Amino acid sequence: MKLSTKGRYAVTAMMDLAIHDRDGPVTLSDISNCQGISLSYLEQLFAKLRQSGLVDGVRGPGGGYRLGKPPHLISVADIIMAVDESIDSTRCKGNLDCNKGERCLTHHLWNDLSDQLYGFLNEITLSEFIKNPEVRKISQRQDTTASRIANMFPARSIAS
Amino acid sequence: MKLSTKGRYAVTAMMDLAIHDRDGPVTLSDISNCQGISLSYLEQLFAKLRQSGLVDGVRGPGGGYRLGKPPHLISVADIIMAVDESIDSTRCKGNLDCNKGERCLTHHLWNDLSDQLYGFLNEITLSEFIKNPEVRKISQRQDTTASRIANMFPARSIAS
DNA sequence: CTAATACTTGACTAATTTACTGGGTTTAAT
DNA sequence: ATTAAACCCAGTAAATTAGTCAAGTATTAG
Repeated sequence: MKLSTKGRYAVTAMMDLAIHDRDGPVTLSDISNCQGISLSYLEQLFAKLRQSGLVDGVRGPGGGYRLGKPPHLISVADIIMAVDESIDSTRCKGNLDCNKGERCLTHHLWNDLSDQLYGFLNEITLSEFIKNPEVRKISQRQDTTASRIANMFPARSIAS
Repeated sequence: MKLSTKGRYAVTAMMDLAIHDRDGPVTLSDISNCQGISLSYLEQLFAKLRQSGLVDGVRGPGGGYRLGKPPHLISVADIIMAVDESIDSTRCKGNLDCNKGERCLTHHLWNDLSDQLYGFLNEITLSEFIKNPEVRKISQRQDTTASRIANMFPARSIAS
């Protein structure tokens, strides 16, 4: 999981698409004007979004981009993963001894944390940005942040 | 809120410190060996962590770094903010018209999302990585992910 | 059919950030 | 004194981000 301006551009652009989807395809120049980033850079980003099936390109006059799936199937995590190269999680991959292996547990802790972060962003979909009734539905889920954090730390994991 | 390898290095290093804090100061060369990154780069990161009061340096032989505050007061968000330069959230800051202003709401949506992400990471402190009983305490909080998401979308905000 | 529109592709470059190198100086324990 | 560590700093290599340019291809209004 990585998060940079690149990912932000992609997410806001997808929000834009989601909101204006029913008005027909959205052109990159519209988004370019709004977001204040160059058309060609957007083209690069949308090439990746298209490869991931998150958007469909519509060619010809009056064309542009549309969502590639229903908005409730597109999560913020999906978008970020599509454009941001993922982080190389660990360098010392078992080959270094790290104080008799005791210390490498920090890598696992990080991975758990990273998974939780992914889970958090994966729960938020574009549909949340269009229709409000949806939000209420999510509100009723049992899944709390706290229970997720608790899940990160099974009794065994940390000795000292 | 930005998230890169730099932030990950800092977080894992701080996890290490938190876990070994009672054993006395931890040297950067130990961490360097474990994380597999250069000593001098760690020095750069720790200079920032020190400026933010997250760690204290102990000089001389047998020295190293210790936590600058009790672990329950150091959140993952604190650590990331200390080392990662924050993201410039919006370029088109009110000066561009963006389709009669209608479209700029995506920026606000992003900011809300970003705030939620910060809130999520700010809830997780280093103490979670040391003692497990703490986790249970957090589990009892009322604050759910869902309620936070719901909070992002007040009834007024999205028209179409 | 023609022409305008708009996406597609790729190569190239500038700017920024990330990561590292290597030189030093202080400090304090032994 | 010696040594092991933090601290400081200037430079720089590598990677990523952001942007530019140019030559396409597909689509459709007219």
